[in-house]
Amino acid sequence: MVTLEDVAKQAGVSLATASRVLNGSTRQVGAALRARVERAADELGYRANIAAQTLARGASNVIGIVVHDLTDPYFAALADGAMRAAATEGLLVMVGTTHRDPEQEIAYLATLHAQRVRAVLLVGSRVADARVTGRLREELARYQAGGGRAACVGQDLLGVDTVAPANREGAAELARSLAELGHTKFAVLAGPPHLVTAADRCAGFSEALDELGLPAPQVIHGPFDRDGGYAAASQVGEATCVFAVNDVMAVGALAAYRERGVRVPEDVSVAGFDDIVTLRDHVPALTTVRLPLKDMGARALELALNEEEPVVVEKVSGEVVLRESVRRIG
Amino acid sequence: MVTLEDVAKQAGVSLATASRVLNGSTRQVGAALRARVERAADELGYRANIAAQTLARGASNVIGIVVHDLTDPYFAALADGAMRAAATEGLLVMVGTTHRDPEQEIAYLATLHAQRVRAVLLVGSRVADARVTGRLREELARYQAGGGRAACVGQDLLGVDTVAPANREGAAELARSLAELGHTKFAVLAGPPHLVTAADRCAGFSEALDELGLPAPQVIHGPFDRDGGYAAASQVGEATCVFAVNDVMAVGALAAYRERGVRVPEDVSVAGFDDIVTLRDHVPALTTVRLPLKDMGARALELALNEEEPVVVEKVSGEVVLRESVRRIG
DNA sequence: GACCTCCAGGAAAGCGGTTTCCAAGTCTGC
DNA sequence: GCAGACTTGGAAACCGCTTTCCTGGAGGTC
Repeated sequence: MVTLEDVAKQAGVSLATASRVLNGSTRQVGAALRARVERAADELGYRANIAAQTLARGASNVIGIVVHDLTDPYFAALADGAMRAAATEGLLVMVGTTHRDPEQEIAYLATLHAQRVRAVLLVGSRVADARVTGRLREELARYQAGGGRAACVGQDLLGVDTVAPANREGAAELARSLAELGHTKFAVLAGPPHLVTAADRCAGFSEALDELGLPAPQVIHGPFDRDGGYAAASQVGEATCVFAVNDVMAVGALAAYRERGVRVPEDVSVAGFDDIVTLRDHVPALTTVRLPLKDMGARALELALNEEEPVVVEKVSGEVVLRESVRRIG
Repeated sequence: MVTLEDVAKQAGVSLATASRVLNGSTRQVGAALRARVERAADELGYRANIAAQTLARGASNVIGIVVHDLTDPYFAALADGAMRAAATEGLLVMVGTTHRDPEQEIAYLATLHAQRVRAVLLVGSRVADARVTGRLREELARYQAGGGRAACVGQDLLGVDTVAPANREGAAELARSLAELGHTKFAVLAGPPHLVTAADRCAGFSEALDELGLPAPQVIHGPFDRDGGYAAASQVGEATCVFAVNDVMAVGALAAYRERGVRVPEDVSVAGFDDIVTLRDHVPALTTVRLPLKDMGARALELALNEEEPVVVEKVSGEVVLRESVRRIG
């Protein structure tokens, strides 16, 4: 590979001058030499070795993002938001997927630390398992001790800057909206019991119902994905309205109903959470709680990069969007 | 940050020994020293500086993937496949998105080159603009000249190992299947005329119709995304069957029809291409040509990493999947 | 017991840049 | 015309790690 030394030699200047011309510096370089260096670099097809730059400068221009699954539009939207923000800052992005394995998350964080990335974004819901979370926190602490910056999208479990969707509040608001349409018998496709995001949404929904004096919903646990929603739907009893704790599960539930000839919303109303863009054209259109996912990703990056001392936890509230998958009854 | 020297000092050994213990080497280190080093590293929370390792070793364990848009499930699936494959090889992944700007693609490739990534995957359709493609090829050549490996998913435009979906053949097969159902009047929502993937699919479809002695389809150009399909649908004339050159466009077309009260498939049949997983629950279920996207991503990585001399172009054939969005007529 | 081979450990030379510190001009103002 | 203030260019130290080469001691052989 072509090195800076090759360029300097060809241009007949010192290493220092070549570096100053090509890789940005506060120092000025005379027009003549500057031109010579630039021409040499171009002729040779020189590309600075970023590993060397990172080493010499002691700072990298890479940030890391860790998500569970890129093919899940929820994470894709969040990652995209963060990546756009990174691009405007001239930062490169390293993406890791954990496929929901907490060990993978820790391993990836360690690797990003080793890469000396400028900042790390931990995206997605975490399980409330103190052992695993503890190890993650530990790894995070090491990283931060070395000057690394970190932020998190999800719950405030890690003691770092966090962009947290208002899951309880959003679910509660949704519950009130649905109750207003006359529903009284609810079921919640609640996802895994130990997943904080899922649990919060379920709790917020139930609490709101309770406050309204309505009976507690039937709570059905299961996986947090499309197939989880599909499977859980078949266990629903008497409910007239089903709340799936995310949109992807809701779509699974809708598929299950369709197969069984249950009409939505005539026979049962269905609502989700997140407002995934890719699902906007779903039939019937899904009632849901809209989260500004891209903004959240971008905001998380901003928080991570910012030098502020106190840890910031930013609540992002969702907006209930009523669409045809629910109907007024009674 | 903790450096290897800190560890060596604390363990009372030389730098060389510490390196051999912690970062893998062919050389043996005595059990006593080994233990001392490991303990020191652990106590200090040492993480090797990968930038330094990359520099010293002259080889990085990072690969780069360049896609157009992560929130497009097509690219997400491809990227996911490649990332899984990378993970099994112990490689880290750097993802860049171009948002369909060819300049961005070139810029990103340059950056990945500068990072000395082991391999680069260029994913997604390219425009057949000789000027832009030329500059991309040039950049690619520089990268390869320095020992970089590259592969491409899409068309064989760049002179590197390529995993190419059989767009013409798949579209032709789809055309024959649809003709068999009795359709004779077709329209193609053809996407941008200069986008090779779109053009190939459109051409394959048209040619097959021609071979069957059927009239040429109405060809409507527009953007390659959901809104492009939505807009193009309203320009369709007499056709009984509409082929959108990708699934996302097809979904846009379905939305347009739904809004206008046109029933699918009763009034018009609609087909897409790709078989996007997220869209499998769409109503009506979309007839399409299935592409094994994840496998293609993984395979591309494999090709990129392999040392084989001759450039490999691997055709991946799609499979027509008939679903309810088309119906038999006549 | 002398000689040779092996092997663990360390010193030091890179890897490809950045940046500090000097030296030598080049401009000012008088 | 000259002291002093800026500029510009280069030499060399340094970033953190790998790896080659060297040294001294252990183990084996005749």
